[in-house]
Amino acid sequence: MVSVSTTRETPEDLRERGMDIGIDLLREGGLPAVKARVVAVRLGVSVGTIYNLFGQMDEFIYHLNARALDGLQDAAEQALISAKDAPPTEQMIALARAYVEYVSAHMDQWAAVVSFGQRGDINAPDWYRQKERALNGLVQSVVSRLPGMADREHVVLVARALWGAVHGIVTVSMRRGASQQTADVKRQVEFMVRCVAHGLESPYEDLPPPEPSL
Amino acid sequence: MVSVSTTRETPEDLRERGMDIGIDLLREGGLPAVKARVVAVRLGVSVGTIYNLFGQMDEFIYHLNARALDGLQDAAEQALISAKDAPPTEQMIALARAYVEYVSAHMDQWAAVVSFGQRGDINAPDWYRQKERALNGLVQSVVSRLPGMADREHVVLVARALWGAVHGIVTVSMRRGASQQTADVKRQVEFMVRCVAHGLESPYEDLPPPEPSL
DNA sequence: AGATAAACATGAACAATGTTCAAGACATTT
DNA sequence: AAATGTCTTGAACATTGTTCATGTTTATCT
Repeated sequence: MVSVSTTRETPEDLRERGMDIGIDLLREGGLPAVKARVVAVRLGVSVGTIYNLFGQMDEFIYHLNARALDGLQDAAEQALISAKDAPPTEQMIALARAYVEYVSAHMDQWAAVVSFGQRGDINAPDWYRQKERALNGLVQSVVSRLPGMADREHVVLVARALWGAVHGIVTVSMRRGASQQTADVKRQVEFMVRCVAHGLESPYEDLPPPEPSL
Repeated sequence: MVSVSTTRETPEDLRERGMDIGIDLLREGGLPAVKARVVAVRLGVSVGTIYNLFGQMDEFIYHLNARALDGLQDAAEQALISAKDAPPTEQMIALARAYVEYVSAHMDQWAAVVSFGQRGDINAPDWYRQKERALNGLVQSVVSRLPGMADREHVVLVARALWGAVHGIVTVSMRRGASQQTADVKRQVEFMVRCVAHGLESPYEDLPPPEPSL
């Protein structure tokens, strides 16, 4: 070819640009738009190279999703730093708010994260699970400061419930497409978190906190 | 051929058996296992016939998912009938419990419902949306009896939040595969619902119920 | 009964997509 | 310059959704 002695782009740079392209594709058409050949063309490279760079397509997607997880992790940590002197409940709310804001601002990416997490056919690689656990840990660290958190089991269960609830509210509202609904969602999430926090700090006789069954 | 004058199976029966097969496939390998050719073979019929019977494959999946929605609707209605004399909060909890039980007992089918609902690329047919709305309506009818439900807007928002939260807790816990966790999940869900119900009936100054933003 | 029409079934063929791999191009070292 | 290892290429394969011209069955009419 021509190739005027311009040193070939390093695989690392290719990977980086490839992932940028992947994110673009997610934005343009969601998960089904992320195709090996399309990424190859946009990257100015052949199909095979995509597989050299990323292995299976699944792995490529996991790399894209990892970016979303990283972004959320950053946003969450920032929120916690800003709220580090607030009472635990407010920290929890700051965390939830960060979640809603981040997801609203990156809906397409988050939809991919959720969709792929849902697929039972392929299991996530360990380095990816690790990132999920990091997020989970962040939630647990806040939950552990809430009132009435006796042992670690409680923390795990309450963290899972809160995370699930926030996640669910956001997911359900996301299917309505509207992005200016963010305010509504934030209000719903905040309300729910406050309710649960309040329920934890004043355990009525008819309101037993969830205990592990075994 | 042989075909000893045994009248050909009617399309309706074929459709019915086809859907049974589809559900089997969901159980065996989730959504990716539901393939036109596999259904055709098991149905003792050619590929083309599948398309005669069900149109696009998407539609076939929606029919399968509709069965799950119908089942959940039935279970929910049953639960509400059994709890029709209980206070609203208990009705809400009965509803949530029915959700958890049904989903736990039909995880593979429910995973398909969730996955497909998540896909933004194809939108559900109207008759399917209708079923979703029916379920939503059931939730709203219970929520509307909770304390502090001023106008319809409130009901819609609170219903969405509660449904989302329950859905989220179940979804997040479902990825852990374990089915004997059902007890834990039920406890978490019940706790959350009680917290929210309690938060609604005693609105503190720092606990404003979610109001529509516009 | 025989002819005609409507409904249905068939399966070969097409298109899109993930994936592989033998052959070649490039860079670096000797 | 030769050798060697690394990366790229693109043709080819496998799978799967989808279509459609053709044949077969069933129902209807005369």
